[in-house]
Amino acid sequence: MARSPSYNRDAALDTALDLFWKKGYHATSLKDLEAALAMKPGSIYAAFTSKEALYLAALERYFTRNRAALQTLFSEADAPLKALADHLRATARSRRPTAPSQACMLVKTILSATADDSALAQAAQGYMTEMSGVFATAFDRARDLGALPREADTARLARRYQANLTALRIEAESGIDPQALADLAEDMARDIEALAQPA
Amino acid sequence: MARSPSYNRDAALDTALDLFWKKGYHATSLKDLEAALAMKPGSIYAAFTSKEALYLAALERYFTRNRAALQTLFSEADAPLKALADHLRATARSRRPTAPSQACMLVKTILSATADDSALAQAAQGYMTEMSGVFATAFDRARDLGALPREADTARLARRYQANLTALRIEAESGIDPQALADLAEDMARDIEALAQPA
DNA sequence: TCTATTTTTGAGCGATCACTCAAATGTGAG
DNA sequence: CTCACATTTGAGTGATCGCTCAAAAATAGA
Repeated sequence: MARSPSYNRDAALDTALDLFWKKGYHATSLKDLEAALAMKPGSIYAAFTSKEALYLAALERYFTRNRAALQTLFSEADAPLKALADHLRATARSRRPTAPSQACMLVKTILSATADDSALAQAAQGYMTEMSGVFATAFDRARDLGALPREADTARLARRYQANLTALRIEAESGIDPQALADLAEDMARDIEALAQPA
Repeated sequence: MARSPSYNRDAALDTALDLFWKKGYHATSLKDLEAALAMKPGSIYAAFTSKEALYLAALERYFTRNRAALQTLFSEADAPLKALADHLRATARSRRPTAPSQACMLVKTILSATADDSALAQAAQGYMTEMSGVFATAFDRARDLGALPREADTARLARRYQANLTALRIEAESGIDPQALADLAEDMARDIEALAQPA
């Protein structure tokens, strides 16, 4: 006894995510979203409350997806350190031209948020901390498997790893020479692998 | 035989730089600039042509100032590697609350530029490359002084250094725990110092 | 002082911003 | 088929966007 929504919420969020990731919060207008989502303003507001709320929903989606992918990648690996190192190499190699941006959307959000959008920055910071936890868990596994010393500070290693990954993706975004990018990733990856102690 | 400008161009550019650095290009409005520069729109346009041109002028100022500071820092150091390492430590320690942002304005520019502002991204990318050259020169000096092997790839070391510095400043911007930030910088700094070979 | 030249002023341009809401439309239960 | 109710529509809100320009004000040489 009522009309059902004609749009697919997940698909709409995916589309909004792509647009926000590519253009950023301030440079993305409602007109842009209307065109991309094929929805009129009234429908967008009925479904997502506000531009800010839509951004937050898209950001959460981005985070959830990335965390799941990395958790799988690291939890299924026999050698966590190798998996961490290879993820850096793969990041440098990918260069997906279809992706909205090479840079991390969380980082883009933090760097472009102003005092008026502090909610966006806070959300992104929280997600960054959670991602750091994922890396820490991978280092924990490496330690439990004997690849790292018992006293290894895995949270600290995780922050270093996250810093490397962040920087790598920024370099990828700024049009660096592919070989230089690969070299950079290789340097970072070797540092991770050099932590390993014989089993 | 003519009226002379009532504003100080350098001071106005400094003010615009602070505002743009803090809020970013898209979130800074002409109204904001009018208030900060204490200039009416007509004067701003007479002096700086457009919002985009003003941003470019401010960005060049940012770059020129930073390059000069780092060139001095590294060229006057007896031990370039130590100077490079200490600069990372100092960056983590500073945390200047008055600064518009902890993050690098060049990086913020690259990450927030859209297809419409590609001129801004291009300029920032060029400046990043030049900064990398400054770091490479410092590594060159270290090599010439015998602190690095003759065959050291100083350009590659410079890119790694720049990546570290970029990531460090982003972490600083995202409100990380000060001790964790210091630890991160220390890890990076130690890696630089570990490159040194006995003289 | 007069005048040529430059700078400053600020109202206001058309466009676009995020957003609203009353009316139109579609739909499933009865 | 009817109708209660959810969804969609899109013209339109006031505010703000980047920017213009004719007029007013200020200055330095004649």
